[in-house]
Amino acid sequence: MSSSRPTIRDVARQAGVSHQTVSRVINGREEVTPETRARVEVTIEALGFIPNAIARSMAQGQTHTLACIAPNLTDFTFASIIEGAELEARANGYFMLSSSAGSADAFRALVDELIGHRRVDGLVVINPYADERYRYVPQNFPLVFVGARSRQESICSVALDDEKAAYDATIYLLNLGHRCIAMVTGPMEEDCSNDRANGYTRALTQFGIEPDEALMVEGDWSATSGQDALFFLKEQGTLPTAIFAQNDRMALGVLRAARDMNLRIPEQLAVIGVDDMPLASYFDPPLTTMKQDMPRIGREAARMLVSKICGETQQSCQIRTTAQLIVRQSTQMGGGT
Amino acid sequence: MSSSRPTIRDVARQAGVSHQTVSRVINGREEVTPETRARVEVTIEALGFIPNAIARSMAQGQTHTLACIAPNLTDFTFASIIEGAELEARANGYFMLSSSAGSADAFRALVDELIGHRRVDGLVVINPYADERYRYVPQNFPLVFVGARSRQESICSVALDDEKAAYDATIYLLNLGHRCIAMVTGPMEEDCSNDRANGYTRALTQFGIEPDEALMVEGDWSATSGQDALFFLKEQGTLPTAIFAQNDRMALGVLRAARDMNLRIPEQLAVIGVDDMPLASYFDPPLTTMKQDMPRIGREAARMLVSKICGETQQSCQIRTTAQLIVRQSTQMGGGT
DNA sequence: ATGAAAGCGCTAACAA
DNA sequence: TTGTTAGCGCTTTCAT
Repeated sequence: MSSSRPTIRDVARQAGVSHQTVSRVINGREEVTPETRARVEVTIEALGFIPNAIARSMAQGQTHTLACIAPNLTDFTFASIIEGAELEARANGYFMLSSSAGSADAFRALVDELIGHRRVDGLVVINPYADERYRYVPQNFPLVFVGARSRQESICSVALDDEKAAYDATIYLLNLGHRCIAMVTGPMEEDCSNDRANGYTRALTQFGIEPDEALMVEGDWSATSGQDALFFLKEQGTLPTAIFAQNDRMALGVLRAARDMNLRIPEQLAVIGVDDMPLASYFDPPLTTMKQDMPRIGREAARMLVSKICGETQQSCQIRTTAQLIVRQSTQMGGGT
Repeated sequence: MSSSRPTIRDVARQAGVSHQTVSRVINGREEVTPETRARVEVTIEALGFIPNAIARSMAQGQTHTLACIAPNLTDFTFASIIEGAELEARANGYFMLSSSAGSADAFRALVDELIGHRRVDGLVVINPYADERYRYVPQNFPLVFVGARSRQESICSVALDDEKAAYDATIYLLNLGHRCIAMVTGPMEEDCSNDRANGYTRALTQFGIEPDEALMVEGDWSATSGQDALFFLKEQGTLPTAIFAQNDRMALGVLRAARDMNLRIPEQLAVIGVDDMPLASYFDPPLTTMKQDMPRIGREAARMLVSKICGETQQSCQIRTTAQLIVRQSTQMGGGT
């Protein structure tokens, strides 16, 4: 059939060698005479032969594909991690299937499909503790958690050092002279929120300040919840001089609420967030924040996963990245833009 | 080998039928006796058999996988489209490989890899005219362009009706009483920017206003370029009473510049954007915009691609979606939030 | 309705 | 170094 694409055997016939030799050539094996190799390569070129990845997967029992599952694909933190992971995967010869699973059930169905049918060699799970999804994680399968430190020793993970990021943010506010610092947290069932709360508390304590429950308000990561938090503090009569919001979106909500109550920022209220989301420098005023390196987290995760698949990696390892303070005008008049 | 996973033959042996019958059962063929089917199903359940997708792909010559390539995965417009496409693909029995290609060269390499090695059955290209990448698109292969109408009749596409969105935005400003309306465009080498410029011009003309070159400033979609545009208009001495920014990021830059020059919005300057990006309602003031339904665009693209693969679709079709006006306070004092 | 035989395109294991 | 023989796990074709 000259109509369909040439196979390894077509090349072999044309080059006057066995198909196995062709296989050796396309796999870059050393045990092929330079002359033979050259002849085969010329034929490959002439016929326009390109190996079929599926057939290769079939024979090797490896798909050279990874999957990355996140609660959604649009949140920029997830998207940045995915982009980093995808590039790293590709650099290592793997493709990446990125899927969103909005619920634990969707997650479970997806994992069953992916792993059960052997479509992928490894799995990256972003925000495994977003809900009960971590319970449905495959056993004895190459796996890496991202965005939350793993609660199980045996599962690899890559995540921000939340405690330290919060500690650094709070110390920064303390050094600025603030002594009444409130915090807007994420949902307290997430470890991440707790870790950040702990960092905040540790910093205060270190400065001899008793952490005050009245200054800690639970949010849900949304801008609206940040807005609500500041109104709540005001009504409660505990307006602080500074606020540590556990993410930038909530910090943005705080900025909005402050505007609504005519509080001048940073003079009357200093605000710091976490993430350094896109356009944070375009908020009014530009937002001081603890920047996370999401693409790097994604890259580390992909690299770790690949090395697990190749059997190079030890049982387990937990990577923690550090956030970097970006000073802008929401905390200091002369701050950067 | 009882250690590895059961195959179709293991099930066949156990159920006392041929492996072909098992194949028929798992493919839901009708030509199997209810009793036989039941027996096979019980065995499948008992053995925990799950068909291997790779082997199936191998035999059928179909991967049941699509690819989606965008300039990056983090821009929320791309991410939203991808999310929509991915969900729709999955609902149709396909998985989706999402990849970023930052340049035309990277794009070409990626396409060669994906199509050459037969890893996917179809391709979605987001923003094909971002650079020269559209030149490297595969021929005779299921393909859909997204985010820009196709310049070639033969290639399917799904995109916003840019001309109409811009027309509607401008008419809205005109109806508000504005007569001096500036526009910040995207890069003029993109069709999308041109289409939007045409819509703007058509609206003005309809109101008997001569479009003025001095009121049209070319940007690059970034907030910074929007900021620069307003400063440019001011220096040029052509400050308008309203601005139509071709996307929300540039509109945000305009808001920032207006703040810097102490222009009150919307009283002294009304601003409208396109997209309705996340948190647009949290800008200062909340941004009026022409909302695009990205997830829907993604879904339509995936659906179209699947039907092309299945051979159900005619030669070519171009879908155009419409934007929806979202009124907020950047154009009207009493506007929504 | 069911089964037997023959691949899909490649790699792995062994032989020469 | 090269070739031969078997699969990988499934579908397809053709008998029965």
